[in-house]
This record gives sequence, structure tokens and C-alpha cells, in this order.
Amino acid sequence: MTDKQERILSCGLQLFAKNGYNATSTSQIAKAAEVSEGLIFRHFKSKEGLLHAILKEGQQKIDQLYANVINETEPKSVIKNFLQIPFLVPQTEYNFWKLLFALKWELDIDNSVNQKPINIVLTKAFEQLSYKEPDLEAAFLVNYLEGFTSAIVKGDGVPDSNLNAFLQRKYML
Amino acid sequence: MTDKQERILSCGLQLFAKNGYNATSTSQIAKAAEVSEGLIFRHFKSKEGLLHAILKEGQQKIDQLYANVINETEPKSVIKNFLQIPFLVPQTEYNFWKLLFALKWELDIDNSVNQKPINIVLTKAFEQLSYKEPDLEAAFLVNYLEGFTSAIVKGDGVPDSNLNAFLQRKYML
DNA sequence: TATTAATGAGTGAGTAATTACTTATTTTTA
DNA sequence: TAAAAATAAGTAATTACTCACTCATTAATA
Repeated sequence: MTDKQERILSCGLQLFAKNGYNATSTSQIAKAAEVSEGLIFRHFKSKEGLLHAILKEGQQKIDQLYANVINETEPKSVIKNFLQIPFLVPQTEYNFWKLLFALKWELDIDNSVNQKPINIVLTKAFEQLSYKEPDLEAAFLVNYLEGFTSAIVKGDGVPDSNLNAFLQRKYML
Repeated sequence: MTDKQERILSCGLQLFAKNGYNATSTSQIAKAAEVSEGLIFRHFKSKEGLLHAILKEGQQKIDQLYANVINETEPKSVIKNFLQIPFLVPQTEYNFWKLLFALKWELDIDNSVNQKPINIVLTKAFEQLSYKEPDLEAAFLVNYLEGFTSAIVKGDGVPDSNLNAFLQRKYML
């Protein structure tokens, strides 16, 4: 991975996140990365190739984030860690999350593959805590977190921890 | 409002919702509406002008949807009606909601203007029901509904009423 | 009432600029 | 010195938008 290659990835992420995939041209990326436009196509074949390279790089970070939930065994900690997810994202990675949310609508790139195992683990946790309808409890929280994450990534400020503290009380975590 | 004018609005909404604003060209819209491309600019001045005309037309439907919550006085009904919102959207209007969600990321057109009064009314409802932290209860549900609505509009199927029934039990509505 | 003037809807053929991408060539590196 | 990295200068296609024009209907005038 050369220096210019990294700059293309970085500037590509930045511009895609800020202005959207379709509204960002390869010439803009080249100019921002101080690189000839042709180099983008030499390294990534196409504009879409560049996008997927960017996504692949970020996927590791997502997996790492979800690992705290999936690898946890104690049911209360599963729920607690799940609700903590948005607070574990460093602000430097907000661009990547912004891009993910946008792509869900702009193209049909859906990242919900990772959400199925989360849902299962979460359901199991509520089950162990003797909740009457564990699957619906899980679905409820998953939808909440989607909305919450969307809001903080959109506003790109530090997430409000009051709501999280409130939920920890509510669910006695 | 002439027939062709209506066709431009309708096809514009359809294509913007399906493929995104930036990925839809005015020539595509003209072809779909069986209209000369120039007519779009005669009536709506610009591509962005067309977009805003489409949004203005749909805004009424949103206001109508939220009215059931804001005009309600009985606190339990406020919460109940709020949670009902996604089920009141006819499938014929899914395109419009899809467009709203996409625009939130693609351009910076935010529709959260309407959400502030909802939040206030919802907080007041929890207050009247003697919840200890009504503002956080409201924020929790607002985030949930954002995630839930996003999911059903994205999957454009009929929303699952199980989750809603579950919440009505949970909050004793 | 007959004629003229004015208006708005609609079209088709343009425009310059930008798009994603290619190719031939040069520079850098191992 | 051979291979890889990088560039400059292209390409055809598409973009949002404009222009000059026709046609039909309505309003004003003689």
C-alpha cells in the first residue's frame, strides 16, 4: 500500500461521506488526494472498485465493535454492551458510518448482515433474564439503536450519555 | 396544474426515490413522463426546483400524519397514536418516505422540524403518566420509531404489528 | 363582431461542462 | 534494468440547462 494509494482511500471516504457517492466525481477525489485521476483506476479499476475498497477497510472496525456484544456471555452485559456501541465509535470514524447510512439509501448496499447474529444474541440474553417476549424486546432495542446511531452520526456530535444511563436503569443492567 | 406537469412530478418522485436524486437525470424523468426535457425547466426552473415541488406536495401528508399525535389530549392516546404512525402510511406513499430518508443523507434536507413538537407532546404525556424521566422516555421512543420506520420503508413491506402490540402491552396503552 | 395582441404550454435541437474511464508515455523503485 | 507507480492527454457519453420556435387559448381593441 503506497502513500498515494492511502491518500486516495482517505479522500475518497471523506468526499463520499460528505457529498454522497454519486455526487462525488473521480476527478474531485484525485484533486483532493493530489494525485492524477488515472491512478485511481490503475489501483481500484473503477469508481465502484474504490468504494468497495473503502468499505472493506472499514468492515474490520465494524466487526471489532460488534465483537464485544457477540463474545459476551453474561446476559446483562450483552445488553449493556449493545447499548454502548455508539459510544465506542471514535469521532474519526464518523465519516465511515455516515457513508454506510447514506449507501443504504443511495445504492442498495445493506450492512444488515452483521445485525442478524446480534439480534440472536440479544434475544438469548433477554430469554436468560426471563423476559416474556425476548424476541420482541430484542427487536425493540435494535430499532432504537438504529435510530439513535443515525441521529448522532448525522449530527456528528458526541452522543448524549444521559439516554444511555437512563436505559441502564430501566433495564437494570 | 396540467396533466404533463403532474406526470413530471409523479415520475420525478418515483425515480428520485428509486435511484436517488443525484443518480436521476432530467432526461430520464422526461422520458418516463413522456414529455420534452425542456418542459421540466419551464415549469420548475431547475432540477432542484422540481425536487422542492415534489417535497412541498408531500409535506401536507406528513402534517396530517403527525396531527393525530399533536391534537390528542389523553396522554396514553398520545403515545399510542405516536407508535401507530408507521401503520398509517399507505403503501402508495412509501416512495415519498423513501425519498425523505435518502435526502437526509444525500443532500442536507432535514425534516426534523416536525419532530420537535412531537417530542414536546410526547414528553408531556409521559409526565402526566407520572413517569420519573419523561424527557428521556420520549427520546427513547422517538429514536425507536426512527429506526422502525426506516426499516419498514427500506424493506417496503407491510410493517410487523407484533412489535407494536408488544409495546402497547409494555406501556399499558 | 371580426381582428389583433398577448399569454402560457410545449417542443426539438442545441450548448458548454463534466462524467467515468483509457492509452501512451514517463518516472520511480527494487 | 525490469517492473511497478504515476502521469498527461486524451475518449465518447452524459449532464443540467438554454434557445428559438410553434400552437392553442384568452383578452383587448376597432
